[in-house]
Amino acid sequence: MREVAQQASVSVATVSMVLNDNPRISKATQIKVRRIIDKLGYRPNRLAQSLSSQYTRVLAVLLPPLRHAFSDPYFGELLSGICDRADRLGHKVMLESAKPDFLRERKHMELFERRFVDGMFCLGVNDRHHFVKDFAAAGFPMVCVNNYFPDLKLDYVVADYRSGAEQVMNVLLQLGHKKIALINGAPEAQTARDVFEVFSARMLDAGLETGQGWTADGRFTEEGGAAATDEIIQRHPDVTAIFAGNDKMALGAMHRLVELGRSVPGDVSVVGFDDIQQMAFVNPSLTTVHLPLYEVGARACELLVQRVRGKTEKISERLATHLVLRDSTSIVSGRG
Amino acid sequence: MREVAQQASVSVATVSMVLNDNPRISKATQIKVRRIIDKLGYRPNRLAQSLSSQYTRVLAVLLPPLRHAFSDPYFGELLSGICDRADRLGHKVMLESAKPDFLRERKHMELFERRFVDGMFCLGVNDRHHFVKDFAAAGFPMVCVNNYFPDLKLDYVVADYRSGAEQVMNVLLQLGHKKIALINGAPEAQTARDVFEVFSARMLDAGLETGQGWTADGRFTEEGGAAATDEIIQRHPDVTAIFAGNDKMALGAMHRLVELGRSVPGDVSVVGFDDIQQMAFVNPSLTTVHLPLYEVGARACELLVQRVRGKTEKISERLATHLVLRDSTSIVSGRG
DNA sequence: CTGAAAGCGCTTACAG
DNA sequence: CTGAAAGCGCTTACAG
Repeated sequence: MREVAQQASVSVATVSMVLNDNPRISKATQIKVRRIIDKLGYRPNRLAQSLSSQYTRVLAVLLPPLRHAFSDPYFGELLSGICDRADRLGHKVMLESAKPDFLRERKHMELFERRFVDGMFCLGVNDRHHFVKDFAAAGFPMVCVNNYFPDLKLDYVVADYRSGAEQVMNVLLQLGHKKIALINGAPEAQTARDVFEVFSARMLDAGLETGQGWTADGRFTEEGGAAATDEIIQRHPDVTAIFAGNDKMALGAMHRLVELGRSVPGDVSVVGFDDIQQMAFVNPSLTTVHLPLYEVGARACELLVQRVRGKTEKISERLATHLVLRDSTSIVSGRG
Repeated sequence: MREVAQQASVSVATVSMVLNDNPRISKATQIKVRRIIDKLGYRPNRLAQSLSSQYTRVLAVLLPPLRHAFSDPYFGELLSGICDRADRLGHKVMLESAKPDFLRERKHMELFERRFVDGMFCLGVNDRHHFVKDFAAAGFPMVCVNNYFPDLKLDYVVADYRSGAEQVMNVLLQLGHKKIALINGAPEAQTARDVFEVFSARMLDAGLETGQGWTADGRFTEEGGAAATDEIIQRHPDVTAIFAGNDKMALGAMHRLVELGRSVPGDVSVVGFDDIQQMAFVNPSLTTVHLPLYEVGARACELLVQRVRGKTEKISERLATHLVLRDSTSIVSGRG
């Protein structure tokens, strides 16, 4: 920078202002200085910039410490939306995993205190993650991505799970199903509770049997979905439809059903939730609820950047979902 | 830091040395200063640290600009290994996408020049990505993850594709298959060429028909795998086994085969490559080659950190692979 | 419209 | 074993 200033016969302050498009600089010196910058191939040191300006222009993404979190298309789509938008807004994205040690050592706070980042996204958090309150308390910008806490004043962007669940129930009931089971994800997630509530309300409305044995926890994994299917089939061998809280559990359910000699959708219809890309290519292709995960991530990024820039009102948004009808659902079979 | 120094009645230089475990500091002052640090909850500003020390302790991961790169389990596993190891080695990980604009504006170089990062991982690069040479030329630490360039002096860590392909050919030939087709990924990737070469050599050895029509490019995607399957079936309706260069193409192939009324593995056996987690849960579960992607990522991270710390020899490693036999392969059927 | 100077919060020779 | 001082490379009031 000193060299640029020297060659352009201006001060370093002027070079800095040119770099930051400060309107106080005249057109002429703008051009003169820029020419020297290009000639010398000068690149401002962003450590020095951040140290002076108090902005790092870096955002952290906190992922849950699951074995396959990084290779989970669900998180991947959210991440993809976040990264694309961050790039467009001139921000970098840093990855963090919320391991027990990480939280115990308060590293999520250190990220701010030590000036690694300006803001943070929390993915896959739920009621058990008490650390989310720390951000609000310390006043650090944070937005929850695709989950929310009705009782806390936190920024969030979510897909509309309730409406998605309504659509699933609509189609299953229209297809004539009366023996419907729910494989739900972790009940500590508000969105999972939303799905459960809609399911229960609609079953009650329709005068159908529900309660014990008609719901099983699938822990959001393929293995969990398979195990939950075992439970359900044991309690209710006459089940004709299974509604899974995410696509991975739906995949596990379909796999187990076939192993148990039941055809999908011939004997049992299966519906998922998320619409991760591969589900169009499994056999049979999966009927599911499309969540605009990429958009949720992108929107969350916009809100976080606003927060970082000083916006103070609480921000929250709920994005629309829609059903994708494929081959894993059909009209209820004769024996159903 | 000044306040810590004041309260501990030492200089800021001493506080700095305590923080960096400088052996020149006596045990007594170590303890005294640490106590004050804890008491005040002091956290060093890492921007200032990096500005002075010339180390950012940040590594960048460059992903290919594919629509679903972030939600692709293949990249996810690599990323997972990288992040876990980076964390253990005290480094942060930053995400970048190699979009055309990104490269045109030489942002991959800017990341170093502007001191965003100390080193970089390149994932999903191939012969068409001429930018990889820039790192070597500029002397910036970079390691290629799970691909390599025999003609360039670049650091890399890869899975052993040749050995994996050998194992696939062994099992298919042992099962009696004689009409075997290959759906290969992009031929601009050296690893894809490795697979192709092993396939061709083994077919030749076995005196089996190969060449035109027995190989199709599946572009590493589900859609590509489905399209390649169409081509193959059209040219060779009597095919009894399809070897796909990755699991996504294998999934696309299985899906299309079923649509075409062929049973897997009854009529056609299918083998994948990668062993991404979901493939154990599709119907039928997929026989595939397990690549130690997590370990490849982790190892690449270790090598990159060594490079950053000044190691100068060229570093490269090849990690073992093994076949995972599941339900998508069987002994050749009567008509085969 | 531009410059000189202080400051951001550290680390690192150099003295002692 | 410890301190005073220079330096890392920027930005930002403050003068003019």
